[in-house]
Amino acid sequence: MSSDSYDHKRIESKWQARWKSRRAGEVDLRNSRDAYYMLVMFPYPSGDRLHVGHGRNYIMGDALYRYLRMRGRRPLNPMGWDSFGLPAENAAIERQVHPYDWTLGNIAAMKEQFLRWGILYDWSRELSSCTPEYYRWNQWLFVKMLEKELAYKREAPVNWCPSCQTVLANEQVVEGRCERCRTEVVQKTLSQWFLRITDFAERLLDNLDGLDGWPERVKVMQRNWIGRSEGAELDFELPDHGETLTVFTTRPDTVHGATFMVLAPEHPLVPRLIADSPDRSEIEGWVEKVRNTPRIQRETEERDKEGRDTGAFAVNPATGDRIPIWLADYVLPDYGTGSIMAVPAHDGRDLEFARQRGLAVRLVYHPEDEAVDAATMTEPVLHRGVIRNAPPFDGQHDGPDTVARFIDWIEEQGWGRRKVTYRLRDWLISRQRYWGTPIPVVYCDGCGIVPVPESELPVTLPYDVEFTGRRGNPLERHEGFLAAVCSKCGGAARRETDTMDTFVDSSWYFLRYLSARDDERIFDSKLAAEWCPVDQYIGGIEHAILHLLYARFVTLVLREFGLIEFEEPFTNLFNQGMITRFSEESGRIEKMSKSRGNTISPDRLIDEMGADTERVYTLFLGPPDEEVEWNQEAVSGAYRFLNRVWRAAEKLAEAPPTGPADDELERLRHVAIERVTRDMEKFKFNTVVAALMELMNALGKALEERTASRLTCEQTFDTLLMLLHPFAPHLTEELWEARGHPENLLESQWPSYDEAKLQASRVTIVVQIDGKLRDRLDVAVEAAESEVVDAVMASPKVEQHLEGREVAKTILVPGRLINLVTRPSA
RNA sequence: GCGAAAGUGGCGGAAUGGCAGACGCGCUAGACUUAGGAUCUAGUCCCGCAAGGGGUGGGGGUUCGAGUCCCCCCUUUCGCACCA
Repeated sequence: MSSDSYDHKRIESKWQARWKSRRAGEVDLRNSRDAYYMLVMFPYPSGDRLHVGHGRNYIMGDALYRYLRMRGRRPLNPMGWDSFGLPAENAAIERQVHPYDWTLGNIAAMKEQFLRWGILYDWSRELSSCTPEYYRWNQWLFVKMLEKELAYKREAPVNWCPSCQTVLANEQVVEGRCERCRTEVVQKTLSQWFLRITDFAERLLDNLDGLDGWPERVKVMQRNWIGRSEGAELDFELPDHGETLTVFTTRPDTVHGATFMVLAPEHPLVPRLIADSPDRSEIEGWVEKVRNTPRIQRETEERDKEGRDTGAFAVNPATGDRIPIWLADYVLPDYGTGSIMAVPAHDGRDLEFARQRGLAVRLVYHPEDEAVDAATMTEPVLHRGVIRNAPPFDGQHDGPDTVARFIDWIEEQGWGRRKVTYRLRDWLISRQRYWGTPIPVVYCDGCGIVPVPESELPVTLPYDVEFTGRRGNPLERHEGFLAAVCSKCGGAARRETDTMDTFVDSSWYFLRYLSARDDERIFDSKLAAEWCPVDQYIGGIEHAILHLLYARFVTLVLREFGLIEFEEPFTNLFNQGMITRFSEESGRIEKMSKSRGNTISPDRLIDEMGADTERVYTLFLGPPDEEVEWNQEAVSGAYRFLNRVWRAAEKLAEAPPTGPADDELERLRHVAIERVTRDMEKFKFNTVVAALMELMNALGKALEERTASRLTCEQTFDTLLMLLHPFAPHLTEELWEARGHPENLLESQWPSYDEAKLQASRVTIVVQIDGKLRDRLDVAVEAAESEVVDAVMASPKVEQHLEGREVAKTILVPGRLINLVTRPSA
């Protein structure tokens, strides 16, 4: 860049060194007056080179932080590292680097990056989830939950690579094959640990209504995920087996149309039902195949419904008919009861299956306007119709009311009961991997599963393990780790080798920041009461469901434990949009990422134009909550703006203007304060930058033309520096200091504006005739209505357009416009 | 299929129901320069010489007045998706 540009390198390193040495972001939590807890989602130190797209939420967070400080708050803005995770273990396997060392190196690099961006955090409470000081409290939490039966162990399927002999995460399964060795992945059943989030389904759902500070779309996604369905459980007798088959349905009012039953192949009753079937071995083979199909494949692929006839029968309680029992893979084992009554006439999936197998179709609802024949229909009747063939309800119409009365009636008949079902499933936290929090239990031959007592926590992860990428979890081959003592009987025991899902780490970290160095307890309840819930959380939309739901769940659990009193962890949530860029590889606009080769390195950008330029441009390039495209050429606009600010300072010092007091510049100063303050509160950073550019343009003009007074220009410039500080902290601090102010900008008071000064003394009134713009008039702001009307009537343009017409009505919006509504002259 | 959000210049995008296109990029012309990828000035929605007319995905409506509110349609993006 040109030597005419300001020396951003010198300025930025100077201020970064000062902030570091003065630990500028630290907060004394004991003084909680005006407590404001803001939180930017802690990052996973992945080892990828950071690019400008990563900076967006941290830069936004820092702008907000600096703004809040200048508004007189003492915001807490901590940062830490979500440092357990799969990439570390992959790096260990591929590059023979220990995950711990690899992670530590990445953290150091990222921390350096935050410094270079000029971002202030309270590093005195930095935490890293892969340290025993942190994960010991994951273990503590787990043991507590085990005590309260909120944690339990059961069989559950996992993705299994037969060649690597290891469990795969969903993201390691690519097109049904192992990401590393391309072997076809199968489903395998292992005994695994779960947390009972389903106990809280209703609270998690109901509380969403009170989260006014959350984006609607996140709440919608969580509602869908929890998936509440109201309906009934119905009992179907199996007379030949002396059993009762219970199904869940949201449409119990269609029970008369249930012409067959379908069970998930995994349903526990299946072996008994097929025991006498001539096709028994074939069916067993098929069930086994379905069982081994990875769940992702079964759920995501568009495929024909596969099924088998068990040869067994159930009795429809409403009709008394014997109806066949089928197995099909479109019925899922872990939703509802894992079995359904099939009503092909009123359900698309059931109809499709019935048509393929030639099963009976029986209509309950008949559309009034069109004749539908059960024997030939190809589309289910889903809309409202008249009920027939359902005796006490004959002639009625469908609707929530009818369904509710139908359920009452069903209960009277003793066929079933009202029931609410959730789609949400318990949280599977077991991971058959090394790099995570060890689950603190031991297996004792005599005592069974025994939790590790609190006094023996943490169960630390051994450092000396071998990474081969084959044959499962390295912890299983570490004798020193495996050998344990049962705390109940004192006998030899074997330690659990599963580690926890990393979402456990992030589900409560916001509480740990408050007590980051406390080795007596998970966190201090008193501090939590004063600082929580988090006032403002900033993070990407990718966490809309899992992380944010788990954090809400754990908050409810901690409340049950009596450690906190609030139910919801995050009062306000802001989702920043991603930064995208055109990718040469795909020819499309995509999220920035290393693999797509469309990244921009912040290092080079900072070298060339400075961190302040990157910050200003990042916040200027579009609405903060929307996805925006990085335009490398447009960055120079931000750079030019900052250079203009620099030159304005030079001009002000070297050749101050000597004009008269300039009311208009003073007015624009107040307008800028008002606009910037209002938009900061709404996170509209892009329009804040625009407002600052406008103020700079006005000031630049005054300085150039030497029209304003020195005092007005200096006041305007100081205001500009204050308003710009959250965006360009280095440059503004430097110029503020050069202007001779003793306090740093960061410690200064945000400027206030005078309502009375926002109004110009003369305003342009827009003159409309019948809603169309015809003229503009310059009038004094305090002009009376009659004066304005007189002035309008005197306008030649108005006269011209009023020819042959007369004014029927006049609408005057003071200070803005006048609209003359006309009609033909009499 | 269900649910949600959004469609504005060459581009990113502004606009408490009140001058559409702020601000920035790009572009055009000029000034200063040995030079310009620096800086400054002016211009830049479309048609038209002008007066004027048209214009915020399409169609309707409410209103003195609609990018903004309501209804229908189209398109795009996102989320969920065999959830009984």
